[in-house]
Amino acid sequence: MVRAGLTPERLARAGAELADEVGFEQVTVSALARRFDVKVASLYSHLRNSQELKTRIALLALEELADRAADAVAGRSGRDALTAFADVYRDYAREHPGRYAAARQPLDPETAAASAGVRHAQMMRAVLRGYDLAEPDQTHAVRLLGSVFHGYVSLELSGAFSHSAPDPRESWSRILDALDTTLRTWPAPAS
Amino acid sequence: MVRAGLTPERLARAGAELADEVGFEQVTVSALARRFDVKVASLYSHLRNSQELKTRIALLALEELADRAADAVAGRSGRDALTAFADVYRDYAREHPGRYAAARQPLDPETAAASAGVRHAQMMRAVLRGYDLAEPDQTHAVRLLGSVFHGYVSLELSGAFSHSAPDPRESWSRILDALDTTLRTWPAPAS
DNA sequence: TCTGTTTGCCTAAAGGGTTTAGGCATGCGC
DNA sequence: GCGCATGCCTAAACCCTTTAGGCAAACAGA
Repeated sequence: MVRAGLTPERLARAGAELADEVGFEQVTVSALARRFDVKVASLYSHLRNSQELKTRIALLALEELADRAADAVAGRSGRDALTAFADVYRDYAREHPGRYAAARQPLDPETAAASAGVRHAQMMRAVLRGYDLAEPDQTHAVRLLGSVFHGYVSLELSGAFSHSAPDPRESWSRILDALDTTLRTWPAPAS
Repeated sequence: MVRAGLTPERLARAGAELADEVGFEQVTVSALARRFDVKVASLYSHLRNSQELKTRIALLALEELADRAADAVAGRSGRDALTAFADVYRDYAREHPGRYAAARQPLDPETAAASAGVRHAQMMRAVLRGYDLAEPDQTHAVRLLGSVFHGYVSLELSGAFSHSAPDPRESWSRILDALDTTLRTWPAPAS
């Protein structure tokens, strides 16, 4: 009866790998126990419940994503920063679909406040510094960017663009052009 | 032992109501059986499996959404059509979060091709007719609109904008302004 | 090195969801 | 009124979650 050396951190890492392999929805405490060749109940010494597992995977993914994003925007500004930042999201989602899905998991407010989610918001505002937007327009722009990035990536991942021309990479690039233009010439309210 | 009068259609409708009440993820064949005061196994005469239930709810939601959208864009064009169309999505998602989540359910290609999803795509292109975009820019624009609508609505629904000023309605309106401007002056490729 | 304690993984069991097989009665067609 | 199809049933297998309680391994102190 050799001990398996389980810890919440190792479980979260293994859960993240599992998510990328079989999809975040399919990540279960049972599947994780099988992966460690251990009985299911054993995991409950390290995790309060299956929700905690999912939350830990989400936090891990948010960290990774924030680290990549920080790296990408360092030393860039304007359109350069915008596309580098955007590409981090798209590339991460394509490399790690399970982790990306985990990162979209709704978190309770305290958890969210202590997560790397705040770094994401800060970085998005840092990117927008290159565009000279005053509040509340900056917040509107943050929400626009979040919507486009998340929306595009999740539609692409779910296959919505799979079987139609043109290449999704092309659309992504042209959409970033459009966003850049919009941010440089942010319009006043219409009516 | 009075017969309950189950049909796939009634099950889908009841499933849609259940989804709005408890969330699409929580819609289960068991819960539906309880709602009809019937044993679980009975539902399997009408549904191949629980996936079919989810798919039927998704199809129902796509129909409803397409009907509303068709109604909204009839007789409108340009920014008017754009905002009417966009508001249909946002309002539907807020009124029927479970159904909206169902509508985002990935469908297999044949099912998708036979669904109201095609009407959605057609209507989106109809809205874009007011903006004079040639292919492939029109497709890029379709993808942009889809991304923004879906992204914004799903972020708002998951509470991402809940506890921060300004009012999400205000951002929504300003984002639609920005989209309208972008579509009217769609930029050429940057580099 | 031995001892006591903590810790980690175990067995057992209950509860809920999915799905299939097979049975019986209801209600319709004749 | 009779036969048959259909609709809902019971039963059972399988998987996932979660809790309770047990035993042994690893560790700390003497």
